[in-house]
Amino acid sequence: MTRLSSDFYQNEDVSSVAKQLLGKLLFTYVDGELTGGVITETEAYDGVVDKACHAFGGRNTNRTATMYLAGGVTYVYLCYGIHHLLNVVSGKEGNPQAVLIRAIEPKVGIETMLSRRKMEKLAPRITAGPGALSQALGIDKQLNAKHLSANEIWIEEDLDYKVPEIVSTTRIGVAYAQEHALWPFRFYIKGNKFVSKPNS
DNA sequence: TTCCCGATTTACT
DNA sequence: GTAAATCGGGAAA
Repeated sequence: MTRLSSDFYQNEDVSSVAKQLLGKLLFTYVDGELTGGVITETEAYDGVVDKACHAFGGRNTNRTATMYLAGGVTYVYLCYGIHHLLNVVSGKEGNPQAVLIRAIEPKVGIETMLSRRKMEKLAPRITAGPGALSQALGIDKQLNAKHLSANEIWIEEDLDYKVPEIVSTTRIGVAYAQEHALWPFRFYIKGNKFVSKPNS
């Protein structure tokens, strides 16, 4: 298995990184359970110039400091007081870009994911959506600012990798970002069932 | 310290 | 389709 190199993450074209992450394998090893799957949906957050990004305008606080690290670490934060959202920090140190992982297609540890999601049967909603995905993989703030080469969370090249057909569209839940909400920074694998909102 | 609100999900009407 | 859940970050005072 080949984990992605630090060079991959330090590309400063964040939408390119977001697209290239589609089809890669994301794994976590939490509470002694290995879980993982194929990344099917991502969104790019383009640092200080992006109104939808937490670091817009150079905002640098306890929470957002993680995004200023060199690419290749996680940025996990709590949203709506309930859901943990997983991002992959990208770009060079000091440039707060990140890619939100919005959905995966489960491959490994499906029983564990079903149990964590309190589901009996596999269905797309198990990991289609950033909050759902984090719950299935056991991701919470404990996994913030972890290197993606760590033994708790990492991303690999897929052995059966095929270049996916990619759909680009607007991001979800960022209406407050005004005109930047129109940027085509959301990407997903066309036709995949494990995508949070195929139409939009 | 106060107040407002969110990169969502789920359960209802 | 609409609303509730739920808490910590960020801005203002």
